[in-house]
Amino acid sequence: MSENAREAILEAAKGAAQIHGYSGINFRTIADAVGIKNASIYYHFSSKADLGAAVARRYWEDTSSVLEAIRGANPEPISCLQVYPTIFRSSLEGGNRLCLSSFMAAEYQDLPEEVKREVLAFADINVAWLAKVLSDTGLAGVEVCERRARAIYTAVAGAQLIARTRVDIGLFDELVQSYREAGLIPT
Amino acid sequence: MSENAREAILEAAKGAAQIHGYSGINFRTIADAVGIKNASIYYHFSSKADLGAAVARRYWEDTSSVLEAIRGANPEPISCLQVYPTIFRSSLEGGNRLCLSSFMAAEYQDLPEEVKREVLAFADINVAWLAKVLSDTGLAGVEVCERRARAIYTAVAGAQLIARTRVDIGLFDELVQSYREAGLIPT
DNA sequence: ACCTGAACACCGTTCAAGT
DNA sequence: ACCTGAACACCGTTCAAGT
Repeated sequence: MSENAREAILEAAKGAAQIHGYSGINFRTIADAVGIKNASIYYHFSSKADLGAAVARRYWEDTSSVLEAIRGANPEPISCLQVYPTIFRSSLEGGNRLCLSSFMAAEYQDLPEEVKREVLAFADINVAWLAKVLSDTGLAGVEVCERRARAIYTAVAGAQLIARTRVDIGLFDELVQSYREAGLIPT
Repeated sequence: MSENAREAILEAAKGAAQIHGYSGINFRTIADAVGIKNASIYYHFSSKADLGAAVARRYWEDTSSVLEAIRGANPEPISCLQVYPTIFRSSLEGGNRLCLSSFMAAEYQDLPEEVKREVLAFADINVAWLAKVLSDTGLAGVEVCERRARAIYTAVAGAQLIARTRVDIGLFDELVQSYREAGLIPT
């Protein structure tokens, strides 16, 4: 149970954060789920900020791996753009969850500094990946790709947020499709 | 102070919600700002949910008025689309605030039912207005305008969220400009 | 009609104490 | 090394009591 407790705490905190955001991470609820007392969490994490930062860090690291895998499996950059929104889509599945870092972006002003850093890291790796993929299409220069990458990331994150309020994955798909039809996401 | 207290509570709650979201509405802090005790708020509002719903309702009502004014001042629908993002932009000004209902959308799952209703109403009046304006351009049919309206609203709301995390209004402007260049927002 | 103090359960955090 | 009970301040809410 030693290294397992830390792991179980992280998992429980991630689940709570995906549904309720950072402020929804409740030490007593997590302790119950793990089978320890809430004070025991402080043996593994020095504070709620520390736990929140660990959750967010692991989240963007996992996303980074997924992005690399997508690129490895899709030599065609256009195919990468086709697949990209599924990352946000899959967050919506299974309990209408929200992409962790997008969610925390809403609470941003109230987040501890160390959590903010990890949230920004998530956005950064997404934009960098998109810019690279766009650049590989050869459709535009690096400068333009950077700008477009930010626009795509922002629009898709917004789609996830809005679709969540309607509890409607179909709405997410429709919004992404509209982005494509409008020309925001190259096809 | 009778009717003024209710008004002062609403104003203070709106300010808190714009910065911290629904969960950031703190009865003791609001009471201090108004100059009463926190228990006194319950004389004017039956619960935090009631106060939150009143704040959100007034917010979308005000937005609805602004939208009507924009249409009244701009006979050209394209001009309306030019002005539209400034609603979200002005929320970012003065303390990096977030459009109230967009913000609450992030906390959506945890909101009381009566607050949820008002948050959805905000999105609805925005989409309806955009669909009407798009339809008036004569560029597409009603069906397509509905879809495009949802896409524009979602993308602009997302831009506000992301720009907020970077404390950078210039980023908001850049994102909106990218949407225009990509063809998402007609120009 | 409008406000208040005192009390409640809930939450992050600390700390001395247990094995 | 890992966990616990008890206590702290903070928050939404209630309620009997004040003017």
